[in-house]
Amino acid sequence: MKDKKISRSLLIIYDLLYKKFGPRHWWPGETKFEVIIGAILTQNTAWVNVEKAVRNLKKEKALSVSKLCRMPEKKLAGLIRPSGYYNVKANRIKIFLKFLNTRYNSSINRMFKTDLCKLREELLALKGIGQETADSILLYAGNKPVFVIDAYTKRVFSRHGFVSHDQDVEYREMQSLFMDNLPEDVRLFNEFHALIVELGKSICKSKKPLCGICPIRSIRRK
DNA sequence: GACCAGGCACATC
DNA sequence: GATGTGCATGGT
Repeated sequence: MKDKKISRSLLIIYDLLYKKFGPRHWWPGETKFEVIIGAILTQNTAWVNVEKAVRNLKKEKALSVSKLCRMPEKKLAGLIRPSGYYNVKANRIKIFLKFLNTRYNSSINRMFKTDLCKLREELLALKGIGQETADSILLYAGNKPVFVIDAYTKRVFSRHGFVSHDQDVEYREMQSLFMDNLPEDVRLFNEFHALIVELGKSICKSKKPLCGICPIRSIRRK
C-alpha cells in the first residue's frame, strides 16, 4: 500500500544522502560468489575485517565454488579468522556450498534464475542465512529487487518515526516500508541501503547530527 | 579496558 | 513469544 507522503519523504532522504555521500558502488566484490561469501563474513562484523578474510582467500586462490568445496572446513576457518566467528562462518559457507551443489549443480547463475520468492525461502531455510544475509545475496549478487534491512536502517528509521517501535521492529515490516513506498528499482534499492549504512557509520563516528539525523548509538546488550 | 561492527541460532522460561 | 547467550576478531 503506497503512501504518497512516506514515498516522498523516503525519496527526499535518498536524495540528501546521495548528495552527501555520492554513489557507494556496492557491493564491494569482483564476482557474484565473492559477494555471497562477503555477505556471510560480514555478519555482525566490521567490513575492514571482512576484507582481510577475503584477501586471505584470494591469496590462496580459493575464492571459487570448486576450490572452497574441496577445502577442509578447518582450513577455511583459519583463512577467514580475521572476520571473527570464524568456526561458525566456515560452517555456514560450507552449508551454502552444499546447497549450491545439490540444488543447482554448483551454478550461481542457475540459482539466480529461480523464482525470487522461492529462492528467498530456500536461502532462509539454510542454517546461518537469516533475512539480512539472504536479502543481501539476492540484491547485491543476484540483482533482485529486494530491500535489505540492517541494524542501521532499523535504528535510523524507527527512531525517526517511520515505524511505531524501536529496534525490535520486525524485519518484514521495515522492509515493507521501503518496498511498498519506493519504485521497484534494483539500482535504487542497492544505492539506498548502501547510503544508509554510510550514514550510520558516519553518525557513529561524528556523534553530531548529519543530514538532519541525530546521533544514534546501538542499544547495549547486557 | 570498554565498546562496537553491514547476524544468526539455540536454550530457557 | 520474548529474552539471554555463544560465537570472536580488530579498530577506536
